[in-house]
Amino acid sequence: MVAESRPLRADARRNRDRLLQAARDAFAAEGLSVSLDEIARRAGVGPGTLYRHFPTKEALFEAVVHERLDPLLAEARALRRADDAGAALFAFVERLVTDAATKADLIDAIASAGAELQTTVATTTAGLWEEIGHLLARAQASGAIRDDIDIADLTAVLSGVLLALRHHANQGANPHRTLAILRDGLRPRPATA
Amino acid sequence: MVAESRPLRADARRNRDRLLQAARDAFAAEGLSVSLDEIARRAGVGPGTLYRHFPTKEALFEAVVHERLDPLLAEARALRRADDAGAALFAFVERLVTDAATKADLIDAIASAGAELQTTVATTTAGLWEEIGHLLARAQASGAIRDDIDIADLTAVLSGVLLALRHHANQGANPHRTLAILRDGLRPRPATA
Amino acid sequence: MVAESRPLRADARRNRDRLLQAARDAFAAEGLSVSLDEIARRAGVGPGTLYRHFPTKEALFEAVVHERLDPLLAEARALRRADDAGAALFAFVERLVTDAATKADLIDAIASAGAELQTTVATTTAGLWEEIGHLLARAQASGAIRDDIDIADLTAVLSGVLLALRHHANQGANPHRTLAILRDGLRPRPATA
Amino acid sequence: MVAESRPLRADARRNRDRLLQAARDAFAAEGLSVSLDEIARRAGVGPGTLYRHFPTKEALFEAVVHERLDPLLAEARALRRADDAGAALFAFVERLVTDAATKADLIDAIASAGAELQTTVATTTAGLWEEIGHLLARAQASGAIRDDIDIADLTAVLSGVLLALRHHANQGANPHRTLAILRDGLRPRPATA
DNA sequence: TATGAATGAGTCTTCATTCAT
DNA sequence: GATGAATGAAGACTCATTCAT
Repeated sequence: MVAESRPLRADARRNRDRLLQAARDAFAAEGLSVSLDEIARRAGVGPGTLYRHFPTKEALFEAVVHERLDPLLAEARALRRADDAGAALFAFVERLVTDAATKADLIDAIASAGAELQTTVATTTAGLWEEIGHLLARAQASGAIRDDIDIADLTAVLSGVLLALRHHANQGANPHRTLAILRDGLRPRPATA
Repeated sequence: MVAESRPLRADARRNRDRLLQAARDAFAAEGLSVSLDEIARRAGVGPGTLYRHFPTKEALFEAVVHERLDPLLAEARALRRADDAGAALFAFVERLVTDAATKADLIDAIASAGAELQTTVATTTAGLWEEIGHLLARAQASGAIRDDIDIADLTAVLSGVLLALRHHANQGANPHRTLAILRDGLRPRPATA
Repeated sequence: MVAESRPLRADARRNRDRLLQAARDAFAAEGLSVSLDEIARRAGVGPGTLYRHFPTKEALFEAVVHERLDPLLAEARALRRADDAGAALFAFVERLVTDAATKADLIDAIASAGAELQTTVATTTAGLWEEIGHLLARAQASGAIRDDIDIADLTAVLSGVLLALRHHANQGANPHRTLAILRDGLRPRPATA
Repeated sequence: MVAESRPLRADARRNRDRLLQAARDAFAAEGLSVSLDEIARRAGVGPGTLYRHFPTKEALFEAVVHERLDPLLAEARALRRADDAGAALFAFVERLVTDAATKADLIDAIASAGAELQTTVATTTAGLWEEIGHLLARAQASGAIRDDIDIADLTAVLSGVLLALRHHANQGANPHRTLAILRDGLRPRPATA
């Protein structure tokens, strides 16, 4: 999926990158409904070339998703061994939120993505949630995070917040304040509450 | 918008309801991309009938949105005069969350709704956010809600949580626990934290 | 076709007239492409009523054509017995031209009318041309009109001029001057020319 | 308009020509109401191919009109410098009439063209009428054409005659005789008349 | 291998005609 | 008789995918 059988000729590599870039922008801007012709046009190649690199629309979308998710996945894995489990979880959450605010792109396509193309994309995101699950478990074990929630709950709020930031960023929501709500909500509840 | 100029013939009323029902289900399941022909088919009528009741895809979508939002809007308005402002806000949030979990439908279409249709739908949702803004302001004034967030932030988390519940409900997320995160995150921070 | 089996109830008669009027206006303004629903709406009746009076779109169009052509046909017949055959022809031509300029309506629909509905309408207009043929023959016999043309030629120029006036009336063409060209062109050629 | 930016691939050129041909025939036979699918079918291509070459029905119609009008326009321009102004006008009129009789096609669509498409087509024909206006002015100045008519009048009769010939050609009208009527009608009236 | 033309199923919408009230 | 709702076959246009050059 990631490793190509051959190193690809230089021009082929360049076309592939251009296509990926164009697709990323286009999906981010218009959603899954952009036409492949449009993406090819933006990338400056013919539709046939697009097809050669990505045999279906879904394949292209998946490649874009991977490009976004793989680094995040690596980062989450690295944090598995962090000393302060609570800090690790918050760091990763912060990373996600920052990403969503900055790269502002198809995070939503990932999180929502109509019942259309799912299947493979779902598999991909599942891996991410799994990593987050690890971080959560460790953070809970260390007492940094409330005990009465599980991975499904965290996943829910988290993906929700990401989606929300994507949609509301330009409407005045401040990622850091939004994050603060999430952070405080995740803390263990004071005994007296 | 609710009151029709004339009471509609019995059969027309029935078809309109069927169409609305079919559209609600279809939009919820496949997103805005379902074809009108498909919706008509599911409703057991011809495409022409759909057209007679809703002359545009957007008109149909809007009708569905209204059906969902209007009751919520009314409820929010009623809460404006509640004695306990903090409780009022939480009550409404709970209402929204419950709705999203139960009726499990196009809440997401509302919150996300690709850059595609919008306009009128946007206007409709704007009204809802405005009401929530009122509730938030009063709750903050009463000291029940932290002061360092504004309506944009609340809107962001809230719509995020709704979206999330919609997508993750069948994956084990528990609305009440998710809600708990949000509730605790919104509380004023303890002086010592 | 003209005689109705029964005298029609008063309201039915009124609806029929309204429909005819609305159809005339609509055809004149938009051509054959106006929808029957639109015509019914303009006439202030339901489409079902339109259908009761005119079982097909073609039937409606035909009725409109008749209403226009029948009086002209009668006039042409009356002129058959005129003393001055040349004057009779010119008078009728003038009548046609004036009509086209004044009533400015579906003359063109009649004359052009894409290959669509024809058949019956053609039969109707044929009668008119036949009458004109009589007038031409008599006028030629009397020496008032050049001999080297036949009814087909006259029909051609005449219908052409009608169409033209319809289209160019509001663009500055003066019916009387246009008519003058036709009139002079029809005269016998001076021996010396 | 005639020169393409690039020479078009052989197969594309062939399809484009076939489409134009099919469209010309279809418009001539059925008028603007032929369906694009039908035209594509007749040309032996899919509707998508038609769309690639002519993105709108209007675009296709326009292309057809141009193909017919451009040569005529060129001819008219060439005649501007003719020595005998009267002869030049008659020559052009003859050319038009011959065209209408021989190529027997969408001249009428041009001249009549329901209130439907227009805009661009109108602009195109306007150019033709303008040229004819020049020829008329010069012919009148030279005394070959009666003074009491203007371009609007000529345009009217002329387009009318063209339309008429198109419709009546197969009904026995002889273009040359029809032309004779027009020619004699345009001559200056003898002083004694 | 890249290109861009061709394909054809599918989308939304329209409307003549039929039929329940 | 009138009404207006329902029908369903098109129509114009789009686009993912395939294929000739």
